Amino acid sequence: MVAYCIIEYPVKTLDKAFTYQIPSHLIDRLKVGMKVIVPFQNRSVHGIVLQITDHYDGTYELKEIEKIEDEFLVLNDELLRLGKFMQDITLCNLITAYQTMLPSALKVKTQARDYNEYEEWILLNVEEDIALEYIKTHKKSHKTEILERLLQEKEVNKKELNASSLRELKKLDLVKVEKKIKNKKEDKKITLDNKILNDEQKNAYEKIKASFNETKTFLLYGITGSGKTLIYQNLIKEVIKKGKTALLLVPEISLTEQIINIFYENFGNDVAILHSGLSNKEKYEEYVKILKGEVKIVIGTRSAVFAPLTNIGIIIIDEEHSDTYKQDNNPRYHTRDIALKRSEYHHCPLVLGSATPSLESMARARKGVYDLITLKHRANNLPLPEVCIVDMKEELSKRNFVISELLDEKIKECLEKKEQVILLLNRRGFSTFITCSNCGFTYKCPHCEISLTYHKSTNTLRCHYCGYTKIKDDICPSCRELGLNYMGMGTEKLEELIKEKYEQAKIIRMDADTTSRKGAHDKIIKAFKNEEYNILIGTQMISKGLDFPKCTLVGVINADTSLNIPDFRSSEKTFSLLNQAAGRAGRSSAPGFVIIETFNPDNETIKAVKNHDYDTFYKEEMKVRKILKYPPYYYLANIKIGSKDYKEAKREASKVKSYLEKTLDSSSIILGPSTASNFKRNNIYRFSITIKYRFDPNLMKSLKTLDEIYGTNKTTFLEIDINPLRI
DNA sequence: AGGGCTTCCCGA
DNA sequence: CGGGAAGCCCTC
Repeated sequence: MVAYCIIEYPVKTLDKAFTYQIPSHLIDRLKVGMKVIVPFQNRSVHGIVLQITDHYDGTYELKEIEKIEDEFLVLNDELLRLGKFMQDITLCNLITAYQTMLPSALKVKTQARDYNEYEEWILLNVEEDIALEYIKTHKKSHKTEILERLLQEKEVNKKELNASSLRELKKLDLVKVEKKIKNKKEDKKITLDNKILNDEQKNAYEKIKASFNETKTFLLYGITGSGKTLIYQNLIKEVIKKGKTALLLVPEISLTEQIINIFYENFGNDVAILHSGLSNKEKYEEYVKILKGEVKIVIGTRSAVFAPLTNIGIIIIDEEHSDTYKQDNNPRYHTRDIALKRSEYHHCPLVLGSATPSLESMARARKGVYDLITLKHRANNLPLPEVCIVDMKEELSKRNFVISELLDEKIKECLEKKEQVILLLNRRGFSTFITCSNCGFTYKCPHCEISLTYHKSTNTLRCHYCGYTKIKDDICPSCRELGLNYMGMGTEKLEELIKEKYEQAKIIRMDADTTSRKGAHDKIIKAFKNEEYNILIGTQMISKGLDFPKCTLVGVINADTSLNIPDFRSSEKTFSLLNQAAGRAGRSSAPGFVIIETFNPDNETIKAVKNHDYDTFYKEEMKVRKILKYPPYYYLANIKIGSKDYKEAKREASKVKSYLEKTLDSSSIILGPSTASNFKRNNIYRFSITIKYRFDPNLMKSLKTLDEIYGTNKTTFLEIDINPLRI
């Protein structure tokens, strides 16, 4: 018997099956999909068995498989095929696909940090009768009470017990301490009090339920607060009742604690959680639990889409528009594509939920590819917050550069009423674009309609899509003033300013800098929820899924920052960001108020946010996408070519372009090569070529060839991103 | 990937 | 001619 194995090195030249002899003592145990250790040249490497056959007629002198590395981790037939599928659609190495699907990568080189919080539990250290004896022979005290509790409950959290008595009991060796991972179920919040579905929710639920045994994709489009989670919950309950399993995907685990708690509470030990914050060991344990069929529900982030559930009855992707669903390094897969494939395999529905669906999904829904289900009302019947747009051009003349008159007034009002304020300033700022500080003008590429990026060294403005270049003007072409400036105002600066302006207010900031430590997220959110602070300042990370009942005012500072990011999706991102941020205000009894400060008060996207009008936004944005041939009208593929040598990079990029011109269908459009958005990083010059296509039978073949050619090139690298989120 | 093997280049 | 660096090539 021989086994075809793929080995651990993610290199193009090695990304194929190698044949090994199966030693007789392994013949019964070895299965396809298992992790094994095989000799390779003069060392031992990890591998995965792809196929087992009983004859070998090749010419190689076969070596024997050394051993089975793991009896549990077996990729089943579905997952083996899924890996090949991923290889086909992303052009990654097959081994890379399998490595991302398995919990601990094949190489166990890096040990992940342990992010768990631990707590101490007290257990009896002696037989029960000895403890009883002690209670009988001693008069009633804290100590005997502790022992009695332990006899009943077996283990008790240390926090609940008297510390000094405990110390004495420990000295007597009657009890012992055990460290345990802090159980997340403990700090759960109250679940939704209204568990009955309203008419809209019920309608959605029934529609999806009717397709339980079909491969069908639903777009569940429901405004913020329409209660999508409750629908998920009921659907999953039903699926489990039928003896099947469920997969629920969420954008970021840290911000979705509410969902997790709800599911823990309802389904307890049937739930497994998978996300990157787990240690390798934990991930492995959760994975094995799923493999063994010990859990019925898996909740997790992007990579959880590969959870080894069998007999899946429903797959749900919550906040389907979130860009965290696309992996931005190899393999560059989109969770949606993988989920769809799995729903086909399991003949089960796929539910995409969002308040601001991606244009791709909405377009498919409108075309009838997906089933569209709309939720128009908030579950608690609260009105949507009032949104007010402030024209910052006018404010500038009043010398208000950051905080407008209206926002100032409202903040003060809020502070007086002891209500909370969220200020959103989305500035992560690596894209340096030029704005006129006088009139708000920004440069756009005449061909691509995206913001031009400023290159200081050459004093030019460039489009990193098509390569269009122009020299920066001295005066603003719109208002003829000397106002052209690189606009820079980050959350840190804003915090300073707010602290000065509202001395009595307690202020906390949440952005990439203040949350780099694990758990910092949670801490800030909890502190704000507990009303330890009055004002929360943050980047986009404060807009998602958080629920602060006491927050009645949301202010968006310089809404243009995200609008001007040089990306064809900037409008879509802005709409979803602002819409979500607006949804943070007035979530409980008090009505919410939202102020958006902008230099472009007439911008259609911003107006649509004001009116809570996704449909108009969708219509307008689709027009733009159609004219400029962007998704969903065209698909995109992006190629990055890089080298330490500028000339070589440039030369190779042109070569790639002419190869594409020769091989691609004439209907495809090839843009570039242009300098990539991060043109020079780590001393590597990067060029970018973008392909817009609708249907091109040659595309994948051409890209694959390019990938193979450059796979062996040591000085020039080439990366392919199919359906990129950003280019 | 990475180790062995060939080739290349320079000093003696 | 020798030794060390650089490139090449192969891996079941």
